[in-house]
Amino acid sequence: MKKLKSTDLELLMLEKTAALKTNQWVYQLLRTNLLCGKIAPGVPLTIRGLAELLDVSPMPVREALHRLACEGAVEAKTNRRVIVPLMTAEKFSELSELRILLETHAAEGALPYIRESDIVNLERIDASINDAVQRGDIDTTSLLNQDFHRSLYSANPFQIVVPLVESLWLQLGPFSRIAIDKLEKIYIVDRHVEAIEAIKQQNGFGLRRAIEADIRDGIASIKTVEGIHTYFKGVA
Amino acid sequence: MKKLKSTDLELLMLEKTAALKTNQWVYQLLRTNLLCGKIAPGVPLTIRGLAELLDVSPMPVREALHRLACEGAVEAKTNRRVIVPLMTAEKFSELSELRILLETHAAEGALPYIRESDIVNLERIDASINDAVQRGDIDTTSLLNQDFHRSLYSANPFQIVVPLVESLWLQLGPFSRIAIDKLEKIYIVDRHVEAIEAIKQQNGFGLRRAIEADIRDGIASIKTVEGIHTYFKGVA
DNA sequence: TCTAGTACAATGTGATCACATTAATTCGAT
DNA sequence: ATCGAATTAATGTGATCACATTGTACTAGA
Repeated sequence: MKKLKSTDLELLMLEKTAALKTNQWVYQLLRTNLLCGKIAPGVPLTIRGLAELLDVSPMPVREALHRLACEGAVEAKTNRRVIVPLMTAEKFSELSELRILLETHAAEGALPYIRESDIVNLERIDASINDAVQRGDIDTTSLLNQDFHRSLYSANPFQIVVPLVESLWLQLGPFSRIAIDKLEKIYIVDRHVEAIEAIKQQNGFGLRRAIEADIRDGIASIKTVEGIHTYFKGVA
Repeated sequence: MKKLKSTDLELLMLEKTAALKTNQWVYQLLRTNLLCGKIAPGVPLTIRGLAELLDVSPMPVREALHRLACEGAVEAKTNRRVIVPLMTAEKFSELSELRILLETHAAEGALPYIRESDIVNLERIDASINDAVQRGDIDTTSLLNQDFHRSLYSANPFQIVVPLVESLWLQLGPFSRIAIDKLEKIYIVDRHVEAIEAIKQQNGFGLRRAIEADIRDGIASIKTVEGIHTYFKGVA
């Protein structure tokens, strides 16, 4: 079996605009690829390897990897290897519970601050999501879905929770994506529409319910994926 | 008024053992000082300034500051300044709510995994805390108090929440310390003893109650501190 | 004395190098 | 052929330098 190296990765590239600094570009690129599951667990991520792959100096890569490790997206082993951590059933369960705990809190906390323009924005994002779902564009669907949640919670100007939630998303990594991939084929209910309705009625409890249902739908759909257990640790 | 620079800071030093790598040493040192409130909000933290102060090269400092920024302990402004963020009443309130939300969850999740040796350890830490309180050693009290909570939550081997909680502690920064300073003079109830009792009885609800009370005692005591509002933003 | 413009100093980022540590490979003994 | 030791390659860390950007101080003009 061929040994995997960082330089063998097939990443989806982001264009490096002039406004974006190199370190931000590398970080965003790696982050997006982790969220989309382009980097398999266990593949060693090396500074020099990624630097060569992205054609930048090792310095921005070093910085990005450290930040991603800090956010729990990658794991720095005691030896000199940095890998995408393997998933376990217990970890997945705990991450899901924390998502519900934090995101329902965040949604309710944002509710008093949501203005008409925010609602329009959320509806626009949801329309884009449906668009991407129609096209079967899973990557875009996944990223837009996070945009929806982030936009909602960020309406609260005193919000603290978004960085914590983003860390959970990163740790869940490709699994949200799997969920979304299967979701359209199973569920008809659009929880985002439910959430927007609750917002319009200033119904905090309803909003919590909608967000929780949205997350739980994802969890449930994952369990319906055939051979999902192969994604977890210990099953090669 | 004299302008403040990084090199004017008076930090409490940690000894740099041989086992500890330089970057870890710098990070731990800065982290401890932030938690103990040795670095006032608004003081500009510069890479070169801290490097000179600690007599290391700028590289480990750069790394440590990036990590602390990632954890929300310091804030990288759009211009080139890195500062300890100012506290606001709303931010303090939200941080406290999140502490309760996450830590009660973490405590209950850890309960099934707590063994006899863990209980002994917790009692040992609590004894040390009482010791430090007697001595009036606020720094040690503050750090040991976090040890108590961290040890409790870490009993769960599938625990995800500790890094998130540590981020909250860092953002609360010196305020937990203020709370502890005043706490002994106001409250007699030792919530840690209550928590340990609940653990011994495998009483999940009681444990949640004890943890929540512990946190709320701290919050309440802060509000009794005379002139506490001067610590918040907008009041010089 | 106050303001604006310019020159100077300081800062973060990125690049490159040296070094100690660790992983990977090779070679030899059984 | 297999296992183990020694050699070689690769990696992360720390240090130093160059550069563009930004903050600060000084000076000149009113």
